[in-house]
Amino acid sequence: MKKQAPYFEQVYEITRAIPYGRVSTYGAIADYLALGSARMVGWALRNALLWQDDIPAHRVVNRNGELTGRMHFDTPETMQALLESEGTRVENNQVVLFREKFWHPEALDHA
DNA sequence: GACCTGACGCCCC
DNA sequence: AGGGGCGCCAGGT
Repeated sequence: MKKQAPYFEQVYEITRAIPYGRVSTYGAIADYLALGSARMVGWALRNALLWQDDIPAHRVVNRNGELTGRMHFDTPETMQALLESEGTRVENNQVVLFREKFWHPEALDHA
């Protein structure tokens, strides 16, 4: 098992903090870290799937609430299945009531 | 140390 | 509504 790059670990930490039943976005995470870019968050999460199994990577979607990363799971339906198993409904490849489910990492500062 | 690659986001037709 | 261009920037070669 290879040692993870520091940047990846920071992304993992934020992702683990996403509450059950909520979702966040690539942009929000990149924003909060003030490091890297939205694009790199996705890259890091792909790594997370390969190396870690304790990261709720399915809770990260793009800014429209779309499951753009679903093809990186075991099967293209896995991401949606995981979300629905925790009460997050998905229709037409998009999180239903995305705006209400959205969680921004800055909530960590408040807490 | 240059070059390539990305689970994005934004702007422009 | 849909498609293309480009900035983004850490890590792996």
